[in-house]
Amino acid sequence: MITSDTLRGYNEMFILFVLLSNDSYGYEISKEIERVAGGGYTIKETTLYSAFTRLEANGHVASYYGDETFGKRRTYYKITKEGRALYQAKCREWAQAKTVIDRFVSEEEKSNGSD
Amino acid sequence: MITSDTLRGYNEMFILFVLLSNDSYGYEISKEIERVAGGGYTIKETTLYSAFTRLEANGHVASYYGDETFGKRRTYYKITKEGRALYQAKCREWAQAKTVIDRFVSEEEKSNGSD
DNA sequence: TTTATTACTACGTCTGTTGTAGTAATAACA
DNA sequence: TGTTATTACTACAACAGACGTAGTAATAAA
Repeated sequence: MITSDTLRGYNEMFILFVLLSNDSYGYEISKEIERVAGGGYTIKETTLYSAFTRLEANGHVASYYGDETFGKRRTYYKITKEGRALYQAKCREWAQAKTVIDRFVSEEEKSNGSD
Repeated sequence: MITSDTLRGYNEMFILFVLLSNDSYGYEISKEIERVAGGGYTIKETTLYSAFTRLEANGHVASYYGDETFGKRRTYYKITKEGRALYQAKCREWAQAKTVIDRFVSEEEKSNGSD
């Protein structure tokens, strides 16, 4: 299982990716991230909510209340135009990072194909 | 240019990769990282030295003094057996992380091929 | 003895992640 | 009416790797 530190900075991209399809809330987003990751990664609750706070403070997502009738009301998040731009920027940064890091994988490790 | 935060945790892998070929010291290692990265990344001096401290404390590298005759003596680093194991582990973790993160790149972004 | 050069070293700050714990709102139950 | 269960957050402090600013150590040349 991959640690979050490996993926530091990518949790925001994960959340934004989920919100590209439709508005969603905490629990649902975390389950969707788990599904998309293929079970290879689970975002921690606190990591998730602190990311929401940050994303909203920076205008990358907007929130509104749902009208649930059981338990506390859910906070739904919607991706903004700025959020879409951030997502795209993160994707491009990722493509570059991948290229760079790949250069530091030795030929021997490449042939041991752990992919 | 990629930021270090994107690559957080991978500086150690970069250093270990350089040391796989031969023992080396601060300045030389940083230049080699820059070369391997294809100019796409430069490790900061403080990041480099704090990584050395950590790697040595954890037994992943061993150090010895060079016998320079100009300026302060260089500290050379040599990768240990444990360091090689860490390098391999990092490479495998990387392969997994790559797979996971790639799943969060939308089809649209993939076709905009920024690779 | 001063200056230049190389090679570190100290120290404090920042940011995303995370553990532990607690709160808010509603429903079901006794 | 009071307690418990459930869902959904929220507060707060700690950690670790990165990194900026500045300073020190050792040597040679002027």
